[in-house]
Amino acid sequence: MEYSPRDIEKKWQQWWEENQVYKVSNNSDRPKYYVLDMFPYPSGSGLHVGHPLGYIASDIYARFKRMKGFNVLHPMGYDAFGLPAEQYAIQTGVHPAKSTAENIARYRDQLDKIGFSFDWSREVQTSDPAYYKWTQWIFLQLFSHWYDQSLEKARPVAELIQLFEEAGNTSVKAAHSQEAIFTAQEWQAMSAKEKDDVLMNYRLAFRKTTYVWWCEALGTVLANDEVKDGLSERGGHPVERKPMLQWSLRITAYAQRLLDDLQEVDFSESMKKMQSNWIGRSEGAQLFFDLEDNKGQIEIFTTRADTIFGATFMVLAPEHELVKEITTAAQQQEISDYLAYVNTRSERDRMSETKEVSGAFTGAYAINPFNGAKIPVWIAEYVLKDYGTGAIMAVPADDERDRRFAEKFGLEIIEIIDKSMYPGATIEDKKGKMINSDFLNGMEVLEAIEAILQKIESMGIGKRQINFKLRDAIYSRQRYWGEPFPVIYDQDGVAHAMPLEELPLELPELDDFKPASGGKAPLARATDWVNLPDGWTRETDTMPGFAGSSWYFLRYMDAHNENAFASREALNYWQDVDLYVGGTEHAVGHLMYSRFWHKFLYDMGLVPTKEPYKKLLNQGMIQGVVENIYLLKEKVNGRNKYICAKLAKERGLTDYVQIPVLVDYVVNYGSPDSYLNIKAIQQLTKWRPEFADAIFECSNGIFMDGVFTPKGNETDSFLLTHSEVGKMSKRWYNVINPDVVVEQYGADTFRMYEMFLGPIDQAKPWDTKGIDGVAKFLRKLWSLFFDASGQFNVSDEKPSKAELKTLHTCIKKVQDDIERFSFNTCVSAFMICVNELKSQNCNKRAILEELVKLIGPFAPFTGEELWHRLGHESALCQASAPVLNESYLVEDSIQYPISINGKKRDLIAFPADASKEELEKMALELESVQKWLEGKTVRKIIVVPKRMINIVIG
RNA sequence: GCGGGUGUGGUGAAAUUGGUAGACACGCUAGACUUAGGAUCUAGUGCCGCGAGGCUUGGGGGUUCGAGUCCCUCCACCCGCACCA
Repeated sequence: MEYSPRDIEKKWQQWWEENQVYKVSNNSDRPKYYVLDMFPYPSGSGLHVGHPLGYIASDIYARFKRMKGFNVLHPMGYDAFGLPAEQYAIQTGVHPAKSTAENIARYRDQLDKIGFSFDWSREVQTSDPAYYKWTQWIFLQLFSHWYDQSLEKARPVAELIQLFEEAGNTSVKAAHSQEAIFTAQEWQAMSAKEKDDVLMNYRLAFRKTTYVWWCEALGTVLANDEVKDGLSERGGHPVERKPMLQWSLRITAYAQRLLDDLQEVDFSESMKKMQSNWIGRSEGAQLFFDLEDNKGQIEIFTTRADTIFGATFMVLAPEHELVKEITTAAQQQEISDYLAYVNTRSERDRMSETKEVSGAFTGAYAINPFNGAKIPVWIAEYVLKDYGTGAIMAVPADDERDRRFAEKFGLEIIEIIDKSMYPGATIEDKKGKMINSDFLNGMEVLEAIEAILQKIESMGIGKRQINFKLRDAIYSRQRYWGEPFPVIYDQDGVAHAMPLEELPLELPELDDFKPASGGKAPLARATDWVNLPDGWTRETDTMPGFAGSSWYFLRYMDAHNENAFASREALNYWQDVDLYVGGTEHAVGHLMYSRFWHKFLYDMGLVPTKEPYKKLLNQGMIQGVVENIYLLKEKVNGRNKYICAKLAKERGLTDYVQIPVLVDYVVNYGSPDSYLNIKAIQQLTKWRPEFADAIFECSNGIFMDGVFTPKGNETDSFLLTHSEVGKMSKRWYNVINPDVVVEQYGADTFRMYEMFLGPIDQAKPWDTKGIDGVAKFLRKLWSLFFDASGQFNVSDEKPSKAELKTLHTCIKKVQDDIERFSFNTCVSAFMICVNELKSQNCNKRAILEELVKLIGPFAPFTGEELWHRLGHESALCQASAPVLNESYLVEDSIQYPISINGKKRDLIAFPADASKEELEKMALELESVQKWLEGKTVRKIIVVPKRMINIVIG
């Protein structure tokens, strides 16, 4: 029988499904292992070859672990709520539920073809009411809890009310945004509405007017991590800062724990760094400066309180509340002009021009609490409303930005740190001796920081404070396709949790998905749904994309439970995710939110572990290639003319056009003399009509003139290009669909090839060129089992030592490499093994059976076929067929290189079991060695068993 | 600017703790077979040199009998953050 992937894939896919081979039980004597993929958002364009990379790796690992005797949970589902489906709905009128269902069906079909061993009985979809019932449920738990900083855990709001009733809020150490303090009596005297307002400042899910990112084009607010470079992450639309009444999650309550517990998890260093930078902890002091004439106080945060004697001015963020109050009549005009200017500037402008300084003087003065100096108060863009208190003391002598500002506006600069003894030291180094600083003079910086902090605290003008960059997560979206808030408002606008037994609160049907007017969500249109008896109303915003994905890994443990998000038994059995595979793009979004939710659930005693993921493996992106071709300024007969990189360089052109192509169409890809194959140009004109009538000129003549008739002698070469690696996306027309590859080569070849491409965590451009090598390998493997006439033919003969050595070298290498997630080297090991067995003409069952077990996780379809041919009833990658635990290498002798002073002289075989001493002795006795050593003195001999022998002379 | 990472043939890449650099595969060259195909097989393939031999892991320096691997320094590229007080 010929190797025909198409037939065997269909057959085994069906068989696996019928026999529920990969269904996993929550009851097992075997140790548990949980392998999780980041579930996909089912987009309209389907999977491209980049998506399965991580899935293949995790599938290999899951299959391998099963064969090593683990009870492996390996589920899959869909992050099904989200913007694209809704945007599509707005354009086409197709209900998001419908398009999402279609996309999911397509994804499922694609996934099945690649042969994953998912337990589909546990599938989750975040848009399924049976699922989002529990998303809503967790939200309500967040709503009804607050964070007690003295116990370092979340507690029910009912207990907080009790504390307030007993002693007001002064003794409560909580994560909060409550400014006013009150006594027990004052609390009692508050109206229900007032009490509710206070409690909102403590709840972990709370509703408050805050400055948020508003995206006009998407008609919704966005969270910090959904904004990149002043543009929305989805769609790349401009965003602006706007105060709006929004739901938020108090993730800041968990900032310290999210930071500390990073030490417990096995994430890459860069991933941990990204998270800790995002959390952005800094130690410093909160300090109050009195304003002149008792006009109040300015609160600032500083990490460098020691520099206070150099504080020659203060700067408030333009949005700071005090600005209006303190601006003097004389400065009124200047300030409002400046505010108007700030208003015209987008977030992008603000970020792109960080070197430019601008600002305006309020006319007010603050008093330096230490020396009574009058300090002018300015406002400036470079101080951010969001960070710290939105106000700083400016120390131009020791801060780059403050210095620029002082220089521009002619403000005083007082040197306060003598760094002369530390040449090259920067401000961050915190080195130098204090000068011009009163009682701090002569101290080292670090000493001074401590001294002034003590002074500040004893004077009662401030205190030590830890500040975090992390902001609370904006949780409202003015969109339709998301989880409705299980919240209702009374006539006074007080938010009430819906009774838990009424969950899920389902999304109402709608046929117009456009945002309603005035920043209102589409749900506002569903008046029947929104308006409740007695003037009560529902929340019309929906939850953001990260809501459903923040806990989905828990649902897989007990996906059909109707009474809890997962049963206690299931949670206790599966505990946490042992291996989580996904891209780095979720470093500060999903991974932070889910860690936060998990910690909250842990505080409630609902999950057994502090952290959701033990180990995180980041797969690199598979990219497309973007080539640059150079556009000539002047047109030729009204047509665009493009020239190759070489010509462009000669003529000094820099004006290039980026075009997407596939690596396959680039000849000599990666080298400086790469050029485009004509096929690529033909593809190009299909994708980009503007190229259709263009003229292309290569360094050796014009190659295309409207029609594809290359001039000159070249047959298939085209433009010299200068390539960059870019993302694979529909927009760039460089997407490769896995179905096409699977159709042509088979799933096993596709899987192995993706692994063979390189280290799993590395980004790489998709390149089909090498896939034939893997296809060839599988045919070779197949041919070990079938004779020339195509008959299945394995022998029961006893394996030879050489055959055993080949096999066991492979077993050892592959098992070690799987455990360190080095899948590309596993594939190489298989190739070596099969090549050797082939040259040994080995068709012995004892060898082949072990080999099939090893290859099974990589090539499950082929593996399964061969496994059954060998006479087994059960599926290959079930726990029933464990791989050999250990390998034993059959070796009689080992070849040792012998060198003199590091220079290799000979290669000689010694017994494999020889000790260091014996090797040394045998080496010296060799005739050739004796000859080289004549008349020389041996200084020492270095013997590295199984590696080399080096004799040092002279 | 700060933080993290990477640099090895024409290409993707291998290389336990420092121990034969370039495994494996693509591509290329030559040949065999052939139903002429993008099939299969064999041999060759880091660079220089006719050769013996010499040179080679981004550049330079160091430690060592021995460095792709460790240390210093410079360069290039990629990723993340970025007026963070």
